[in-house]
Amino acid sequence: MAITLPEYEVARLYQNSLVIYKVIEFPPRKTDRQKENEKNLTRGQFNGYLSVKGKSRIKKILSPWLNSVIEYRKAKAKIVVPKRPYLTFITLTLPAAQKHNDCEIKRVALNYFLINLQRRYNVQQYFWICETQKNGNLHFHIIVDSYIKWQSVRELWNVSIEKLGYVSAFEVEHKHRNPNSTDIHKIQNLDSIESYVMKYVSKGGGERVIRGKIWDCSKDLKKLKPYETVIDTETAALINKISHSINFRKFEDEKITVFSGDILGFTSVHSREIYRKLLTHWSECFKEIYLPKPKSNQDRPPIESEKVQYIRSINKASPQLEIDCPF
DNA sequence: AGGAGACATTACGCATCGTT
DNA sequence: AACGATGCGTAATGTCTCCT
Repeated sequence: MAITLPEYEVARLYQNSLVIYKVIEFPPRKTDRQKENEKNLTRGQFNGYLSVKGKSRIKKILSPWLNSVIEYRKAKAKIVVPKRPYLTFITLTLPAAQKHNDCEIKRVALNYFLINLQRRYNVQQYFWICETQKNGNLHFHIIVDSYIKWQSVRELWNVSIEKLGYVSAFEVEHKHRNPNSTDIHKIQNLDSIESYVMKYVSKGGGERVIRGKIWDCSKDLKKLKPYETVIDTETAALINKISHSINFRKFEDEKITVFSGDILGFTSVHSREIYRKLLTHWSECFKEIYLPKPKSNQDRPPIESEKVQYIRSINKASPQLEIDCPF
């Protein structure tokens, strides 16, 4: 007599892709096979490049953050927050040949740079990722949520790297101390912020392995999760429409189905209800990171995905809150 | 083009000092 | 206040397997 285990399909919605996968709940039990597998674990050795999992994790974080800020700005600021975020994309380079190891660059220069972005320019949330240039130098892509003048960024970064002597090294060759070591621009009016950013994140190989962490971000961002929903009638209807549209590319194997294309735009036209839920999720993400934190010891509960809510509802039916306007 | 889970190591985030 | 320094806590990181 077979036991039926809770099994259901989940849809995850990004701005530019929709992922469908199956969730099977089973009791946590370590098989002998699993124990054997664990012998092969590398125990925290960094291999020097961005793994598939890392890339996936980055998308899970950046998608809700960037989209929530963009939607917030579009919505004429109904939510009152102390800081009105403004997305900025910064690139940092070393103006002379790298003489220190990667960890030292990050610990001394990048760390100083990030701390001072927060202190001087009211940066609250940030994300960074590093890669190597053709010349072997490490360089960084950073996203922050403040407007900062390019001169200020350059000045701050040059101070940061001079702690390791890179401005002086530059001066020897170029006879001045103001290297153009940074690039900065606003993130705006892009069809897909996700594609744009993930392009930087996953530009492939790199010239050499990188020591230490490849990427990181502010603490709050790590709490964010993309919108997920158990596939109900409504979601199934949307998926059906998407699968019949010529505007999406489809990838499918036995475990997963992925549709790539303008999911957000399509949903806004073909399923107002799911569109609303998606925006609501992003607005919750927004509040989570930009509303002042409660002072007391009681932490606010983490955002619950629909998946979690669904699992709860199996045990206990609970009324759903209707939110009037997400942003 | 997935997710979860196994987990030791340690790089990095950031709160909190101390100093000016 | 502003900023440098420090120390502690946290989570990123690798690979592999199963998907009851």
